[in-house]
Parts: sequence; C-alpha cells; structure tokens
Amino acid sequence: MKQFFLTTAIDYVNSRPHLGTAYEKICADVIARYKRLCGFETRFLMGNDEHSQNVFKKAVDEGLDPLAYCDQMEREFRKTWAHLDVSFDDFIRTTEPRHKAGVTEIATRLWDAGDIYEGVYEGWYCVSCEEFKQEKDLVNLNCPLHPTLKPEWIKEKNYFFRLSKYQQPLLDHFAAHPDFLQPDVRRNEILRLIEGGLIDISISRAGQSWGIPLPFDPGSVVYVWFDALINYASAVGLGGDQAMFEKWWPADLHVIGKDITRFHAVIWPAMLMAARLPLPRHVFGHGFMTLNGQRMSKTLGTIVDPIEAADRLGVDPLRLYLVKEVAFGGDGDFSWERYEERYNVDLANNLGNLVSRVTAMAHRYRGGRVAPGASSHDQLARLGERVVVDYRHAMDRFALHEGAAAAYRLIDGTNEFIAATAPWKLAKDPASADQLSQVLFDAVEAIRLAAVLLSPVMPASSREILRRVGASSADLDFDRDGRWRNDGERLVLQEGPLWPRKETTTVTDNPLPPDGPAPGALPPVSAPVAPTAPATPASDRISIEDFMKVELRTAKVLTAERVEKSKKLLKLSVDVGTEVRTLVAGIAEAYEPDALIGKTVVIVFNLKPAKLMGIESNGMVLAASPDGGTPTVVSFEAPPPPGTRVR
RNA sequence: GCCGGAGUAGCUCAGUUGGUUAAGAGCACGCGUCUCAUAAGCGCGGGGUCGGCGGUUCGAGUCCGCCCUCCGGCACCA
Repeated sequence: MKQFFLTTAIDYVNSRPHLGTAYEKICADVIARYKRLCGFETRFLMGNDEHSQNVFKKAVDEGLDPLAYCDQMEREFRKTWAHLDVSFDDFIRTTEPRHKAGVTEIATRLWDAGDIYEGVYEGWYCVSCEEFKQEKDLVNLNCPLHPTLKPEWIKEKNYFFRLSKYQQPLLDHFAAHPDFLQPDVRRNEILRLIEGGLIDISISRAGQSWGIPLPFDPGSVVYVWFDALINYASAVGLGGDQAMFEKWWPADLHVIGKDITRFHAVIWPAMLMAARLPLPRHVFGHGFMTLNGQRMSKTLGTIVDPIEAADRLGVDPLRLYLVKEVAFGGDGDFSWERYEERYNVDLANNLGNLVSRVTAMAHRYRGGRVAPGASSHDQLARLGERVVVDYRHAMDRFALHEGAAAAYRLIDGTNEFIAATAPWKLAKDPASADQLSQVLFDAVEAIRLAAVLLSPVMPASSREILRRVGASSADLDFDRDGRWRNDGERLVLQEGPLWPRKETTTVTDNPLPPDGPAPGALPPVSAPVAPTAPATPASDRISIEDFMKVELRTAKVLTAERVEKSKKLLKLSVDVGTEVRTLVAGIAEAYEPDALIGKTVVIVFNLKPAKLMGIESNGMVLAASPDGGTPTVVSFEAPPPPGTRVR
C-alpha cells in the first residue's frame, strides 16, 4: 500500500499556541487528509519540543517540576489541536524515552562515523538565549537581547558536528532533487547559504541536566535544536522499533515555518547523511500569518487565539479562510473583518445557500428523491471532471489554496448552472419533467463532488453536506468518490442553513489582549488598548540596590545629527549639567534631528562608553521601544534642569 | 550600506517554465434580472501605462540591466 509520512515542526512549550502555529498544523492536516483521501496509508506526526533551558527555567519559576510543566503544556496543545480538528496520528515529546533512543542512535552513528569531534568552546554564554555571544555584540558586557543579564565566560568541553564536510553533498542533493525544498524562494535562499560555505557546529552543552546525555560522554547533553530535529525519526522508531522505522522512514514531507528552513534543509539532511540514513523527500517552508498586516507579537498584543477565532464563526470557516485565502508558501494576513467577509461570501452566500436551494428544490419538486433523467446535458459533469484534474494537480504539489479554489469553481459553476437551467421554470411545464430530474440530479451530484474535494479542508462540514445530499461520508476514496457519477438515486435532506449569514458588525481590528477574553467574545470595540507588558515573575525582579546602580539623569539636547551611513542612529550632544557629552541613540527612524534640539531627555549617566559606527557614545537615551515599533523618548512637560537625578 | 521579499483595478490579491484561460478573481460600487435559496443567486458595467526607464525577442507582469518606493533581517538599536 502506498504510504505518506508527514510532520509539522514540534513546538516550544514556552507559550500557548497562537494562530500562526495553528496555521501550520491546519495546512499539514489538510495535506494529511488529502493523502488519506487518495488512499495513502498516512502517518501525521506532531509534537512538543521540551528540552529548552527556557522551559526548564519557566517551570522552576512557576514552582513546577519541568516534566510536570511540560505535561500541562501538552494538554494545552492537544486540546487546541483537537478543537481545530487536526488529525494527527502521533504526538511526540522530546522528553519521551523513544526520543531519547533516537537521539542516542543518531549521536552514536555520527560519532562512529567520525563526524563528531571534541573541542573546547570558550566564550560569553547567555543563559536566556542559550547561545554563545560574540564579544563585539555584547552591550557593556551584557547580552544584547537580555540587557539585564550578564553572560558568563564559559570554557567548556564541546562536541562539534562536521557540517562543513557536507557542503558539496548537500549541493548535489539539491541539484538531484529540485523539489526537495519548497517553495522556490526558500530553495534559492538556502542554496546561496550553502554555497557561501558551512562551518562546523556545536551540538552539545556541558554541565546541564535538562536534556539528553551524549552516549559517548554522559557529562554533556545534546544541544536543544539538534535534539529537536531528531524527533521526526525517533517518532517512527529510530533506535528502538526497527521494523517501524523501516516502514516509515524517510518522511515524505516536513511542513515547517520559513524561519527554520536552514535547520531542516541544511543541518538535518547533513545529519542524516552522516548517519547514513535516507533524507526526507520534501521540506516545505510556509509563510507567516500577520494580523492586519502586523507581525503577531505577544508584546504588541497582536496575537490571535485560534480557539477564539474558531469559536467565533466555526472551525471549518477558520480552516477554509487559512487555506483558501493564503497562498501556501507565502505570508498571509488575518483580520476579523476579512474573516467575516469570507464567511459570508464563501460559506453563507455560495456553498451554504447552494445546498439550501438545491435541497429545497429537490424536496419541493421530487419529494427529496433525486435520480438522473434520460436527457443528460453534461455541462456540469464536464466542469466537475475538469475541476477534479486541477484540484489533484494543485494538491499534489501542495498548492492548497489552488485546490480550494478549484473546488469553488465547481460551486460557482453550479450556481450558474441553476440560473441557466431555471429548474423552477421546468417545474411548471410537465413536458420538462425529465429534464428537471436531470438538472436536480446534476446539482446534487456537483454538491457531492465539491464536498468530497473540500473534505480535507472542512472535514466536519463536508460530512454534513454529504449527509444532506444522500451520500456516504464514510471512508471516502478519491478514485471512487472524487469523480462525477451519473447514477443512483439520492435521498436528499432539507434542513436549516449550514452557515447563517452574519450581518456585518462594526468589528474593530483591535487585537485581542494577550490573555484574551473568554472564547466567543467579540474583540474589544473600545479604543485601542495599550499593549500590556507580561508580568515579570517575582524571581526575575531586582533589588532597589541593583536599580540604584543605574544613574539616570536629565539632559538637554544641544545638537542632533544623523550618523553617516546609518539608518537608525542619531549623534547627539547633550548638556548633563556638569559637562557636555556626545552620545548615540538608535532613534533616527522616529525622530528628525531638529525636533530633538532643545528637548530634555533622560539618559543613563553611568553607562560605560561604547563605539557605534565609529562614534563613542557616553550614555544612553531612554525611550519606550516596542518590539518592531518606533521608539518614543522619555521627555517632560516641565523639564527640570539638566543633570537632575531620575529615580 | 549589505542581503532578502514585494510593487498588477478603490481594497485584498491570483497569475505553473515568455505566445488563445493576459490583462484576471473576490470584495466594494453602479445598472439589470430571476424567485428555487440564507435580502442569497445570475448577468452586464466602470475602473489598471501589470512601480519607472531601457534591453533581449517575431512576441515581456513573465527574462536581463539600471532606477524609485515599501517591508523584513543584519551592519547600528549602549
């Protein structure tokens, strides 16, 4: 039997799933369901990534055992996926024994192959980033991403994977398998990256407990992302169930976000080459969902809860929106208005209304029993066959949006067909009885076929439609059900609207706050809510002494000019009361230099000097800086004299 | 500045390797029409120099070069 093994990325359990993660799972689910429909024995894998120091820390902060915390998150994720009708066959957690077995197996193979070697890594290590930092990137010896954290100088035994050795083999593989990585944008990107040269990478951490020990040196654990990649293989028995592994490996498809393509299209294949294991057949890097064109960000409050979105109009309407309105592979935008618009147009007006009118006529004119007539006009049938071809072609190359569009061409065509044949007129003329039967049958059959095509996208709705048009929804099979069938009597049921039209409310585009309202609630209609910063856990707080180390003072801007060749930097000279200082501020995108002159701002007075674009900066201007937003400098309505201490 | 991505109708966007789905779809708007249906459906219409300028070609949203604009990342957010 033909088979298909696909995976999504496993998710970090630091935060709950949002619409972006849901998007990936839903798209993968559509592919999985399509493959099942086509008769593939399908294995659809998802899971959680738990061996992160951040997870460990977060659990400790919440006073939980890390595993208990992960258990809790697993329930959260599973609940979400179940709610969204994501039909995964297996769910792996990287803390499971089977995963440990897989990781151990890969590590051993790479070690035996001589592709792992021991080295010493020295450098500044930021615990929060779980990364070594270059000295030049440090901010006054602090991590640039975590300004309150001082990276530690770590000198540790470290194991490296000879990634460099696989530059040419990878290029060869890409050349031999042009569709290994899709879409093309990603492929080109990665090819350039590989051509630019690969360097060996560190794959272990010493002296940590949260992780999987290296088989050849239990004092070190496997670096979290190296560990994570292996889940795809360990989930099908690598290092454990050999028979299962042989059956399912290699994976046919990894569905991942575009941000992690290099892990999946460079490092992972190289690891498999080194382990002498076959490579996955396809990697697909999908795009990101934005909210009203803005990145989804927790701090901006631009996160959409997928369960909330599903509860608003329905799981299937959400799935259809995500699949049909976004070209799979590109970025997509979500907005509550557009979501409602698509619901009304695609579901209420078109498909839902079509089902209503056809089932109503079937009942009114034929008592609900519809069978082909003797006079066959095959215009709808031909459209159906053509649409099926387009649909398959699109779905087979993961063009999910085109697949959905193909199904909709049949739906639109059926509405047109009804207008053209006007069954209500035929019904008035007894001589047209046979023709009427055929028209009704054709319409019912078209709906049936469209429902089959849409079944991967809208599984529950598809079942309901099939039930109403007297067709079975059990064990759908594309070869049997995915074609025009001009035979058999259909017992049609006339019931209420599938998707009642929503009257357009004045839905605002305000994003939901991070911990949004109860499911079912409308988004806030009030004025935009200021993004609320996540509460800082008590353990991360600093003492007053710590704070007092930072000397904040007012300063009056005397001159301001753009830094040559810089996009973000302004060079300022400021009066700090006792002297005039030069400092550099990254606010050029938000402020014209002239607008700052004469303003009194707050600076960090006792900051060590740093060189930026060749200019020595003696202090730092305080500004509110949202992620991805423009900064606003702290200023005063009634400025105190320069040099006043701020505390 | 470097590296990516993108510029197609008022809005959101499709447009497989350059040539009969090339100038499209949906929404919005205007007009018309049907009455089976969820004030849904169907038809017609307005409106675009396919960012600009060159080039390759018998033929260019499509390929090449330069330029403009926007977005993202990095250099530079001390």
